[in-house]
Amino acid sequence: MTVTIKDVSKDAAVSIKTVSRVINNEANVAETTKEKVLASVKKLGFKPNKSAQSLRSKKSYMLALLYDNPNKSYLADVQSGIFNACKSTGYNLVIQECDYKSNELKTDIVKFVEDFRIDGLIVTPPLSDMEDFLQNLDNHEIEYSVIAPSTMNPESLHVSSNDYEAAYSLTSEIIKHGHKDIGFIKGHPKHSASHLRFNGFVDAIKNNGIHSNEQWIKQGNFSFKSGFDAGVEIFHSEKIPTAIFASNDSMAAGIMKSAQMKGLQVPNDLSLAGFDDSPIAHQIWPALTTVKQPVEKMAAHAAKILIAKFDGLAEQTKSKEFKSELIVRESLKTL
Amino acid sequence: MTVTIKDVSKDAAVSIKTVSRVINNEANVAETTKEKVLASVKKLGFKPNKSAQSLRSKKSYMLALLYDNPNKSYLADVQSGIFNACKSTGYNLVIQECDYKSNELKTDIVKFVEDFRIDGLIVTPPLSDMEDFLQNLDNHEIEYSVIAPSTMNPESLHVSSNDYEAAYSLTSEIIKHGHKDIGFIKGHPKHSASHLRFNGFVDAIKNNGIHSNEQWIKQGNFSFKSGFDAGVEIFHSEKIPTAIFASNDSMAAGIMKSAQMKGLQVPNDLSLAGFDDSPIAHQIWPALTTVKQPVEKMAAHAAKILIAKFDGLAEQTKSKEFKSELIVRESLKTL
DNA sequence: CACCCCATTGATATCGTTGTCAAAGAACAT
DNA sequence: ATGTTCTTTGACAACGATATCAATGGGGTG
Repeated sequence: MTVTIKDVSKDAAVSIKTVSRVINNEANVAETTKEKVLASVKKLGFKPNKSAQSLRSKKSYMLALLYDNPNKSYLADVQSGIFNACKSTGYNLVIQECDYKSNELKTDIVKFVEDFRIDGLIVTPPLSDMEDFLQNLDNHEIEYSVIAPSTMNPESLHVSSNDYEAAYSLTSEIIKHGHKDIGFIKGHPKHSASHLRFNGFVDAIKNNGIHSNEQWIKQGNFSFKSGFDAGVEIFHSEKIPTAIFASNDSMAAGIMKSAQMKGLQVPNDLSLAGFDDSPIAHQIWPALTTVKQPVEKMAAHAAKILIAKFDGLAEQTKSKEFKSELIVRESLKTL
Repeated sequence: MTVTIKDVSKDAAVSIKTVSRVINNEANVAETTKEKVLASVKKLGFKPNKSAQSLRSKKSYMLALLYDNPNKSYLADVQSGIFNACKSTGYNLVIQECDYKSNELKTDIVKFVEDFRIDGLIVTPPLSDMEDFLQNLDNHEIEYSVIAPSTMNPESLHVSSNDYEAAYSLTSEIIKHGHKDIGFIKGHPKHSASHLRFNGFVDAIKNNGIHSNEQWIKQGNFSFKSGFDAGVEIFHSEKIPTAIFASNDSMAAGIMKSAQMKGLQVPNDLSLAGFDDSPIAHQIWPALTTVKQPVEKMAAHAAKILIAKFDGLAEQTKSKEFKSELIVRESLKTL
C-alpha cells in the first residue's frame, strides 16, 4: 500500500537506519550510498510518515502563529506566506490568537506550546514588541521567529521592513507634490512600526526645511475610528493641512470619511496617504497613495529561518530586512 | 516527564487498553471503570499523544481547508471558525489554495489528500459549486464538508446560509425606503450564492408589484472592478435608478466609486446596498447597508460535523442552515 | 447444576520512524 | 606489523498509542 522506509531499504539494499540518515541529511553517509538511497526514494515515491517521525523524534513538526491584530488582510498575508514555506518542508501551522493585554499571556503561551508540543513560534506585532514576552520564551527555551521586532537582537531570528525609510520617502513624495502643511496620524503606540513611521515622517519634514504643526499631529491606534476621530479634530483647527499622512490605510480611510462629512474633497481640498496597501486602499475613491510591504515574503522568510534552524541548516538561518514599495494613487495631488 | 497512557493505567489500576477505550469513547466499558479512568486522566493531566494515535490508527487528525477566493476577510473568518472547532477536538487544519479553473484540480487534490493523509476536507465557494469536483471526492472516498453548496445533497455534510431570504428582505427594506427604481449587480456566475441572491431580489421586486428595468441589472463577478464597471454602464443610461443592490460589498464599493466620479452623491442621489458586511462596508463613507452572514459560526459547524462523523458521533452530524442579519447603514436613504 | 452468552478486561503485537550502541573496515601513525 | 582513530553501517530497542484476540466472570437458560 503505502511505501515505508523498509521498502526503500530493501530496494536500495541498505539498512533502514541508513535510509533514515539520508532522508534526514545526517553526516557520515558515503556519497554513493546516499545516491543509491535517494534513487530508491524517488523511484518508490517514498514520503516519511510524519506521525512516526514525530513520535520517535519528539518533534511535532508544527509551528504556531501568534497574533493579536484585528487586521484580517495582514493576517491572511502572513498566514499565506508561512503556509507556503511550510508546505515544502513538511511542517504544519497552527494559528493561535492572543490577547496581548492579558496577564496570563506569558504562561498561557508556554502551556500552549507544551500541550501541543509546538516546535516553534512565529510572533507578529504587537506581541513582537513585548520584550518581556520574548524574554520569557527564551527562559523556557522556546524557539521563535519574530516579524517586525522593536529591537533587532542579532541572536534572535527576525524579519523586518524598512518602515523608517518608507515613511521618509513617502513624506518626501508628498513634499515633492508641493505640500508644506502636512498632518500625521500616529499608529498604535505599542507597535514599534508606529514610531519608525513617525520618525521617518519627522526627519523628512526637517530635512526639507519644513516646519511641522503640532496641531496636525494626532495619536491614533491603527483603527478606522481613531483615524476618523483624528480627522474630526484636525478639521476643527482654524487652519487645516493640505495633506495628511496616516500611519496605515484604515486610519486614512477614517480621515477620508471625516473629510467628506466636513465637505472637504479628496484630493482637491486635501491630499491623503496611508500605509500597508490593504484592500481598502484601492476600494475607496479616490484610491490611497500608500506603501506596500512584502508581507507574504516576510512571513515566509520568518518561517524558513525558523525551520532551517531546526534542521540544522545554519547557513540559511539569516534574519533579513525587506524593502517596501511606494504606491502613488489618486489621493495625492500636486498643489 | 510527560504523562502517557501507561501512567494513567497504573494510577487507575486498569490496563492501558481500557484507558484507550475510555478516551476514545468506546462502548462496553463499565461505568465505574470509566469514572475511575477519567479521574486519573484529570488528576494526571493526561493528553493523548497525537503522533502515536495517528501512527497506530492511521488517522492524521488533520483537516484541510480548500479555497479559491480572493476575499481575505471571508477567508480569515472561515479559518478562524474552523480553528476554534479544531482546538477543542485535537484536530489540526491545513490550508490549501486551489485554482478552480485548473484541469488538474481534481487529481491534484486527491494526491494532496493522500500525500498528507488528510482525514477530511472543508470546501468553500466556488469549489463547493463544482458538482464534478465533489463527485470525484466521493469516488475516492474522501470525506468532506461543504460551505454554501449549490445543491443540498441530504447525504453530504454541508452548511448554508439563507441567501435567498436575506436578499429578499434586503430588497424589501430598500422598497420600504420608498425606492421603485432599483438596480442589481449579480455576483460571480459560478457561485450559487449569486443566483440565490438574485432570485431573492427578483421575487421581492415582483411581490411588491415593482417593475424591474433590465438595463439596471448587470453581471458582475464579486470584484471591486466589476462593480465599478457595472456602475459606469448604469450611469450611462438615460434614466438611472434611485438605489442599487450589489451582490457583495466590494462591488457596492466599486459602484460608489463610479457614482462619485460621476458626481452622484450617495445616498442623496443614489442609495446603495451590499452583501457580506466585509470590513470595507463600514470603512467607506457613507457606510454600506448590507447583510451579515455568521461566516465564522458556519465554518465552525462545517468542521464540527465533519469531525463528529469521524468520531462516530452521528447525532451531532447534522447539516444546517444559518440565518443572516440585515444591517442598515447610511448608504440607504428614504426617498 | 451445567451450560452458554455476552459484557468487560487485559496481554501482547504493531504502526513507521529515530536513537543507541556496537561492529566492520579504512586510514593513519608508530 | 600493530595499534589507534575515524568513517560508515546495521541490529535492535523505543516512542505512545490502538488492534487483535483471548481470558474472565456474571447472568440467564434448560
